[in-house]
Amino acid sequence: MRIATFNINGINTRLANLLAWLESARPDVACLQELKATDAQFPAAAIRALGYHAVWKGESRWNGVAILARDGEPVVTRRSLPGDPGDAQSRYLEAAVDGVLIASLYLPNGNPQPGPKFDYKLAWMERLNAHAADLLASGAPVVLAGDYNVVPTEADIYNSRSWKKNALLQPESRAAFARLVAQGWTDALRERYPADPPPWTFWQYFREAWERDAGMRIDHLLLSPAAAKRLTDAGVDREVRGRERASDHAPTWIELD
DNA sequence: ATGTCGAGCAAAGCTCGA
Repeated sequence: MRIATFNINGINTRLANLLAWLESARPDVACLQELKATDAQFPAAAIRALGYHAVWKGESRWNGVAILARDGEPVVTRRSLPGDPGDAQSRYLEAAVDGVLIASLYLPNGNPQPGPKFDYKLAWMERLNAHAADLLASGAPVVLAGDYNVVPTEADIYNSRSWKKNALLQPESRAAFARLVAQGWTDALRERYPADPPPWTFWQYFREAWERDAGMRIDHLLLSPAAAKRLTDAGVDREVRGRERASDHAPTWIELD
């Protein structure tokens, strides 16, 4: 069972890229982030035509997450992250697919830092950690997949010199992510690629980052113990980042037995 | 400090978010 996560950065703007990748990679499940589309604008028919059922949570202009699955309609278990009923941003969707509980999450970017956006990021991470602990306690196979907007360690970026003040690298962001993993989650890409550097998942549009391979690892799949023991492979579909009108992220995936 | 990309608004270039 192949489960992928892909920050598409505008599902309608980059629909051709998404469809081409789905057709060639054929993941069983695809978690998408940054749809930048309302529920009504979601291209359900084009995705269905490729054989994928989908559930989604849109928003006008920003954010938006989805879960696609080949075997049947994902069974939605949550459409928002618990802990703040006033949070209207579409950043969390959770569903069961073939006995695996899967979350598609889009963690707040948090820039500029410091400021209210960074405060929101850290508060969101606390809510995620609380909910993740509940999921872990269930004993179920769980995959928390998405754009975490966190570079976990100095080994997860080409060079942090020009990124020191960025919210993705702050000690608070890294500490919250480390606390999450320490609950008992397996960082699948790190498990598969323990040597430095790991594969990058994101290359910013600025300053020819892709051409220079100036990337970082911010898209993660965290596995509960019941899922981790089934992990057989993981990787990044790096070539997708080099295509015309590409997202600034590449699809990142795991294979479960 | 800067840089790129794309959408919205509204009619062209600015603003926003990333």
